[in-house]
Amino acid sequence: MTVSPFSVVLDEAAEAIEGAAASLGYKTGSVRGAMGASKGFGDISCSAAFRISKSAGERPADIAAKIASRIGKCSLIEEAAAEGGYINMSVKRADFASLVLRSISEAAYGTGLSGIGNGKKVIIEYPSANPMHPIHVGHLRNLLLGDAVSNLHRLCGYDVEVEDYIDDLGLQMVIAVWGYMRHKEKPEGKFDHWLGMVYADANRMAPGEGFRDELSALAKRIENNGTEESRLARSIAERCVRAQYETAANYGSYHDVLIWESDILGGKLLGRAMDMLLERGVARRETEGKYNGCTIIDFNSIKDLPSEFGGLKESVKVLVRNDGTPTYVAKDIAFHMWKFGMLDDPFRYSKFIERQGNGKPLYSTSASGERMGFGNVYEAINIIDVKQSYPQSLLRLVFRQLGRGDIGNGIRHLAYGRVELEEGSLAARKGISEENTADGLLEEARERAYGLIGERLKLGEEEKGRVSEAVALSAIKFAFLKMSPEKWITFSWKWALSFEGDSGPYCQYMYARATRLLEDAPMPPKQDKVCKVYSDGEFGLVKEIAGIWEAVEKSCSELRPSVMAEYAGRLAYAFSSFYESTPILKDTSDDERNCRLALVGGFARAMKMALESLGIEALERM
RNA sequence: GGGCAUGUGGCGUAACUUGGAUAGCGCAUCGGGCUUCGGACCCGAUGGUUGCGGGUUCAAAUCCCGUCAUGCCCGCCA
Repeated sequence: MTVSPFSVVLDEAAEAIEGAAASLGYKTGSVRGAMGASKGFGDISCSAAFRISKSAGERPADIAAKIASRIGKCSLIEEAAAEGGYINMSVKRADFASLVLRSISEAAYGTGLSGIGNGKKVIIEYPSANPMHPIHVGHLRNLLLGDAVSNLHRLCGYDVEVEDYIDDLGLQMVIAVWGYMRHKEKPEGKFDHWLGMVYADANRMAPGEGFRDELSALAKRIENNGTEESRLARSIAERCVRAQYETAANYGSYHDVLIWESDILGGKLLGRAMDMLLERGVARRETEGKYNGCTIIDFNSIKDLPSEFGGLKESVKVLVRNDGTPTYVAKDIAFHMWKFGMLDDPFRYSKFIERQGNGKPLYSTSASGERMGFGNVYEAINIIDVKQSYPQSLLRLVFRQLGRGDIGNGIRHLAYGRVELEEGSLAARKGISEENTADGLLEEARERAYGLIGERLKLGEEEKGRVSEAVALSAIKFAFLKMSPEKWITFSWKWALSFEGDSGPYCQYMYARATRLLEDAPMPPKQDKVCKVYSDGEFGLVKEIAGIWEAVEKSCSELRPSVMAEYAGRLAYAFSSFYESTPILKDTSDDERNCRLALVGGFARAMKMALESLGIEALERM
C-alpha cells in the first residue's frame, strides 16, 4: 500500500498557505479543498484568496500576492506566485519525481496501490445473465464493468468476493425448457448459442393461446423440487452457464461463486427472511381485501418515505403471493440478508469449475457439498442495468425499516445505461440477443487485430494469434469502459473496434514502446534514479504518473471505471509526447539516459497497473 | 400522476458529486513531420451562445428554480 505523492504535495502546500495567511491575520479555515492541479500556471494552484476576500474586505489579487510572498520553506514546493487572485505554486521537480518513482515502484500490482479499502470485505454481483442464451453485447457491458470494479477494489486493498446470481427459475426458464423438450434434434455447437436459438423460437410460439395450460403445468413441476422437470431445468441451465463461462474466460473474467435462485428457494433462507420482516413489523400478512393471503409491505405506514416512492400506482408491495410463492423482491431481500450475514448461511457449495484461468476454482451453491465462508460482507455492489433502480432502492428501504441503515447504505447499485444497436445496421436487423454475442464480437475484433499486425512484427503464428487476441480484447474493453456508466451506448463495430487515438491498443502500444526501451538499455536502470533537471516534457510525464492514485481511488469509490480509462489515455498521451520530444537511449549522456530510463520504468509500471485494473493485458510486443 | 437518467463543435465524448483561470479528448476535414529509441505515432489548423429561460455568486457546463426533448421505471414478471 502506498500514498498518493500528489496529495502529499497538496497537503504541504495547503499547510503553507494556511500558515502564511494566519501570519497575516486572515481567517481561512482549511484551504485544502481550494487546492488543485493547475492548468498551465505552475504545478498546483489555490483559489482561497477569493473566499478570504469576503471576510477581509480586500481584493483577492492583493490577498493572494501577500500570501504568496509569505510562503516559507517547504520540502516539495519550489516557489509561490500570485496571479489574478490565484496562488500558484511550482513543485521541486527532482524531489517530487523521486517521491513519485519510489512510490510507484513500491506499489504492488493487483492489490497494493491504495489502502482505502483497508481489508474490508465486499461482494460484487454480476453479470447475472439469464441461463438460456449466449452473452450478448448488453451483458458484456455488465461483465466488463464488474471486472473493472472488482480489480479496482483489489487495487485499493479491499477483500473482494465476486459472485454471480443465476436466475434459473421464472417464465423465461420455463419457456426455454419447454422449447428444449419440444426440440427433436440434438444440441450442436456451443450450447448457449444453440439454446438461445431454441429459446428464441419457443418465445415466439409460447404466447399462443394453445400453450398456456401446458406452460403453467410445466412451471409448477419445475418449481417443485425433486421432479424430473426441475432436474432437467437445472441441468439445462448449468450447461448454458458453463458455455457462458467459456465466453467469460475468453474475456479474462473469473468469479468466485455462483448463487442459484433455485437454491435460495429450495433452502430455508427465504422463510427465515420473511419471518424476520414480519416479527419486526416491516411486512405484514393480509387477511382480507385485495391482498388477502399475501405478505406485503405497506408504504403508507412508512414515515419519511423517500421521494421515489411518492407517487406510486400501488402503495403496497407484495412479497409473498397468496399461493405462497415469493416475488423477486422477496428473494432479493433474503439474499441480501445472506450477503451481510444477518442469517446463517443455508447453502452448501461444490466446485463448478475446478480451476479457472486465474488459478482459482469457481464454486456454486448445490444440493450437496461443503460449508464455505462466502458472504458476510461490509458492502455489496450490484452491477445491474438502470432499469432495476426501483427494486434496488426498495431493497435499501427495507433494510432501513429493519433498523439496519448501515446495510441499506452498504448496498450499492452500479446502474449502467442500456446498450442499443445502431438503427438500420446489420446488427440491429439480426437482433441483440441472437447475433450480437460477445463471442462474435471477439472473433471479429481478433481478425481485425490480426490484420493490423501484418508484417509489422516478426512473430510466430502462435504468438501472433495470442497478441491479436490481447489487442482485440483491449479495443473492446476500452471502448465499453471509457464511457460513463450511466450513458447509453449505441453499439457499432466502428465504435467497439477502435485501434487508434483514445483507445486500448494505443495505451498498449505506448507500454510496448516503453518496455522495448527498457529491454534495449545497456544497463538495467536504477528504479529511483532522478534527473538533475526535468524539462517540461519529462515533468509532465512525472505528474501523470503521480495521478494514478487519485484516478484509482476515485474510480473505485465512485464505481466509475471510465475515470480509470480516461486516466490511462492521458498517461499514454503524456508518454507519447515525452517519447517524441526526448532522446532516451541515443544521443544522451549516462546520467540523462539513466534518469530518463527510470522515468520510462515508472511510466511502464503505472501503465500496466492502469490497464490491468481495466482487465486489459499490458503487452511487451504488439 | 410520481420518480430516475440523458441533452456539450459534423459525429462520439470528458469535466458536473467537491463552482475557479483559455470547456479537455477521439473520429472526420485541412496542413505539416520518418537517413532519428516501434507511424497502432507526433505537431499545427478549422469547428462551441455546454437544450432553453431565470436565479445565486467575485466566478456557473457544474449549484437552485422553471421549462423543452428523448429514454427508462413505478406488477401477486424477473
